[in-house]
Amino acid sequence: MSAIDAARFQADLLAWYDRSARDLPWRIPPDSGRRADPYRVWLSEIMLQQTTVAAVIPYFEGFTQRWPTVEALAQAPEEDVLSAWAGLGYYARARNLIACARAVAAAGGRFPQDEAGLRTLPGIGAYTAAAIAAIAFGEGATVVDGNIERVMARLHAVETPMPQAKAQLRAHAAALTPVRRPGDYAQALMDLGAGICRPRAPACLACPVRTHCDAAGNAPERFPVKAARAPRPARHGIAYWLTHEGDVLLTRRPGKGLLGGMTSFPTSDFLDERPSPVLAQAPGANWRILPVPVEHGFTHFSLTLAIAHADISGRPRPAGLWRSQGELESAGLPTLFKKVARAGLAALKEDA
DNA sequence: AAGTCGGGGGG
DNA sequence: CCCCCAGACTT
Repeated sequence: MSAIDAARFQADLLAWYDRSARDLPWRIPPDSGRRADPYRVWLSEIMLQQTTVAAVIPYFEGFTQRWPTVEALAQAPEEDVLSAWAGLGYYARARNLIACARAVAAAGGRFPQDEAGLRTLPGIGAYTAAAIAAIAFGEGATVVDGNIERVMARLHAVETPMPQAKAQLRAHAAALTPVRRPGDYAQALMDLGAGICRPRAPACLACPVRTHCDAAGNAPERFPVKAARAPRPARHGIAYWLTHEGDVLLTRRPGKGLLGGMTSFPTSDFLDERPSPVLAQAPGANWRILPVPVEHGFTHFSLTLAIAHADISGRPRPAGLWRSQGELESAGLPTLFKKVARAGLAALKEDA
């Protein structure tokens, strides 16, 4: 393992960043002398966790327009925030976002300015604490995300497979972290990982730090080395489409676990076996399975969801979250149930 | 250390 | 299809 001249590395990377920084809604232009708003930095970092920049931008714009300050967000009803988050995924982030906003607002509306203080807040882990400390408060924190792990693995041609290599990659990152401009430096590494040191087909010829890199031009895409991934199992379930006088029954899912707290069609559990059509929902109704099942991929399993339809117009209306068909699109449904809504509407329109 | 937790874009 | 993405939290 060859040592890197940290000062030269930082200078090369920051000079490139000064020329080529991405223009992003939550970002202050490099070395502009202005300080980023901690609220906007925090919000962007939570949204960006395991998510692409392109997916986040419209959500970030929507949130900051509707809730311009952490106090405003802290006062918002939880259902409103979850609905605004719908489609972005990893809904525990949204639940923690609310908890964090309320904790910060209760403490006077100011975020802790150091890593350790930030780390105590809900939804802020090692990465996010370091990123906020560096970007919003200028602390020389070592920021390590997936991009930076990849860059470090290539700079040092680390042969240790992930995830065992994580500690080693963090140590490399720490050795290179500057005291000056730590926020720009961290964002420069992320821009480098997103645009140059990409997972596939890295652009070594365009890389501002290729002279420091053990892997440049030498099969860099081999790093970081990863263990084989387990196959994704298939699961199955039923979504219940119950109609009454033209309205459709929705529900709110339990606050924890998969799609926790989100608005949903009533469903069966999601099981390994295709469920026998036990239609416990509204017993006695004339249930039938609509022809087109919904397919949806989660991180660790793929789901096939059959849609069961029944109409109970003229009978008593069960308690629940009833919505007209026209309201389904704006009901704050996560993507899985937006797929159900579209498939159900199409199938029922076919019938009519 | 391993499992849970969304969704979309690109090869 | 598989991969990855500005990861955190639970067990």
